[in-house]
Amino acid sequence: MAGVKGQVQKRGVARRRAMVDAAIKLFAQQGVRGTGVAAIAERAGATPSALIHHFGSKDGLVQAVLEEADRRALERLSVPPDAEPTLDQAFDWFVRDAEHTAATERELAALHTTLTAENLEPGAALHTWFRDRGRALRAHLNALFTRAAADGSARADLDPAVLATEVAAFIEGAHLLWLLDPDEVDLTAVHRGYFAGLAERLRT
Amino acid sequence: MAGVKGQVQKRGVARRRAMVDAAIKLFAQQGVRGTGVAAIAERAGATPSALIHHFGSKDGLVQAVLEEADRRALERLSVPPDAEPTLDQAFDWFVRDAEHTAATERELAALHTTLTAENLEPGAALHTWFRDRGRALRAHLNALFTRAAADGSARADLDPAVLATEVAAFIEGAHLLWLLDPDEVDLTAVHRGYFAGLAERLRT
DNA sequence: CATTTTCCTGCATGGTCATTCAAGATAATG
DNA sequence: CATTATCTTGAATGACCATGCAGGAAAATG
Repeated sequence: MAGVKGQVQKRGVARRRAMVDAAIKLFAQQGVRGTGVAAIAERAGATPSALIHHFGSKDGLVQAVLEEADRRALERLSVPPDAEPTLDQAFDWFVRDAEHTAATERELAALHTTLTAENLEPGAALHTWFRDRGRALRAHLNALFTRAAADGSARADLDPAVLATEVAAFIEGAHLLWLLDPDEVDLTAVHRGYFAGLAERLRT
Repeated sequence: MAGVKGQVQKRGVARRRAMVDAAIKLFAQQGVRGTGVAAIAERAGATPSALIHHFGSKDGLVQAVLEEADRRALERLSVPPDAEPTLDQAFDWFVRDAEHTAATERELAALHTTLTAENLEPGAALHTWFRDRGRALRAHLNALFTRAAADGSARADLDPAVLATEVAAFIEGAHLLWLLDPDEVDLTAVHRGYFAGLAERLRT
């Protein structure tokens, strides 16, 4: 495995990035199981052995892909993770995020959905990773709704935990439907409609 | 392939059903790509050769699994496919369906979600099947909302197509979240919450 | 320039995969 | 009972899979 001690050569860095890029694309399209290291290496202009050399194993590459995907997702957030936005701000952000995804980041969304579905079962290698990520998102939403109920900007007779799950479910499902049928599913429009309705419902 | 001409023997019928049952369970857990014919055959108490004999190929088995899953899904519907329920009836049915799924049919839900995600890409073998199934559901919902708007039982200023996509997205996403984390996601509760809110929103 | 580290390749290995085939076992038919 | 169709198996095939290894190319270091 490279980079443990000694120097990092720029050629190696470029190759690794090329491999991760190739892996992201192929994993998103065919899943981890459906993608062989040979295909990834070829797309990156290298051999399977070179790939193993850089990442130790296929699992090592998967780990690197996950970290890179996280990095990209955070980068796009452009908002401190400990911010406390209002309901309207948060809803607006979800709609904008959907817009951005629909316009330029189909790949990352497909990676997320494909790998999530590949790891539904508790025994799966990345099950905990995706399960905990879902929990974190719901906890975040739960805090948002709890805050809004406390400061009076939303009605307080709805269970914030159920509400959080509902929102998370909608977002996840909307992305899935859009990935499956982008010609007939307008990711942005459905987000706009849903969050407008939700805002209305919470105001009542 | 069996059954083309001549008689069907009951032993063969039983074996085929055992194989389809085994395949449903394993496909639901690990996807089609992640499941080998050997594993399916073993779980059905047979050999890979016997499986190929009955279904011609792995793809043939997948087709049989899809048809059987359809059969089971329709069977549980217990409602004529051309019925024209009211909004409240339809919403109630969705909640009951979620209840039933959570209680006794996790497997079928997992099969649906796993195979859908495995066939997001247009090139995938079953892409069209799942895409068209999604379209049919949305068309069904669209008709429901259009009817409700026309007869005055729901407000008419919302796009029924967007609404239909929203509902489909929620249902799909809720199932996905529940499959990933059944301990923390209450499929029934989130359905109840969502459809109660939706009914309220449409009444306004 | 010599040495050391990093990078990469060609080749080999053992594993799993779906599928084929020949042949035997079981059941139905006349 | 004999024939015919159905069912099932065991062994073999070729394709792909992830990974290991030995040696060589490229780059950095002294």
